[in-house]
Amino acid sequence: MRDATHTAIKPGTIPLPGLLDIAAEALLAEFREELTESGYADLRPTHGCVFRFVREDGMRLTELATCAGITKQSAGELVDDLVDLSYVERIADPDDRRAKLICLTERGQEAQRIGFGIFAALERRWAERFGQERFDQLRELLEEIAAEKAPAAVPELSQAALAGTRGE
Amino acid sequence: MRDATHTAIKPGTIPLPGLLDIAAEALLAEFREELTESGYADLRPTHGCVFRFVREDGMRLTELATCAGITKQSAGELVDDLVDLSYVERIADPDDRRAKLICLTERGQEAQRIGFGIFAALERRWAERFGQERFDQLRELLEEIAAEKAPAAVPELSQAALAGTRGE
DNA sequence: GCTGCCTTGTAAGGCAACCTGACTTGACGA
DNA sequence: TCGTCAAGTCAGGTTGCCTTACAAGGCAGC
Repeated sequence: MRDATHTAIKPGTIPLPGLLDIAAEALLAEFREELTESGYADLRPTHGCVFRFVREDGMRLTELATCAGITKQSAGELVDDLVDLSYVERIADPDDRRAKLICLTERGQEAQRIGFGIFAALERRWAERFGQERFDQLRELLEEIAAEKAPAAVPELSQAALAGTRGE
Repeated sequence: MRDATHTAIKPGTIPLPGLLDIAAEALLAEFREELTESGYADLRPTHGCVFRFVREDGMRLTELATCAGITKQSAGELVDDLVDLSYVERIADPDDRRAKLICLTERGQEAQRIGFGIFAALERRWAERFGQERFDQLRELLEEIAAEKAPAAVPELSQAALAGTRGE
């Protein structure tokens, strides 16, 4: 009935990227909902790029773009948004008059803290629901994959690569 | 040093949706590359919606859109594309003159077979690299999540829900 | 201390992949 | 046979990116 010449995937099996997307979308939907409830309805998912990577002492646009894996222009647009919403501000870089340091405002720091908190709580809930051990293994495997496939997105790795000498 | 009022996530921890995205993108990039090498460079990732869900005996646009979780209009555009590229055709539905059945052409069937084959091979490679058992657990957990969070995208579930009576 | 090149960031415009709203056409029950 | 509802199409908008082109400031070599 079915011509399985080279097929090794069961019909009805969802390709892995699809499964990953479903999980990511479900998580993100719950995250957004809670973020909105916490009073940050004006933040969109893409703004996460900034909150995820910006350091406490500020970060240049170029570095931010590299970490996030997007162009400087795209990163600049996100920052423009967040400046308008008063989550971040551009401060002149004392070391280089071309550059500006992107820093979180008070409001931005609070949003960041709350956002990370929501993610943490969300993961705990999912871990309870689907099994703590399985969930930990999931995260571990995904982190391994990320380290191999997108090192720039992993703070520890990218900082080590960029700064080199920062002896912890 | 760090104000951990409510923070429970280690600083430096990538939020789970980000990790899932990285894995999905990496997989998809490898998939596209191999698909291109196989001579299907004109297929874009979104076209996958159609190949993934369309049944051998054809499927209406509305149902396709529901499975894929997109609007009829978007689905229609994808189908238009694939018709232009001769991967699918619209056949008048004998049961309803408003409707058309979306069917794969010969070329479309071959592309589907090859595409699924590439996914299967890809997963085998990743499983070898990251550990077969861990990988199986990953897939199992993700399937469980998908069944709960996006039942329409799971062929078995969505067909059961829609057709109800289709014995087997 | 000027010249040429390299970086930092911005401006402008384009594109893919979605969406909403407003239809047309045909099905179908009262 | 009429009103309502479902199938699909048309037009236009939004989001989140991208590329190309550029101005302004750093910086090495002469």
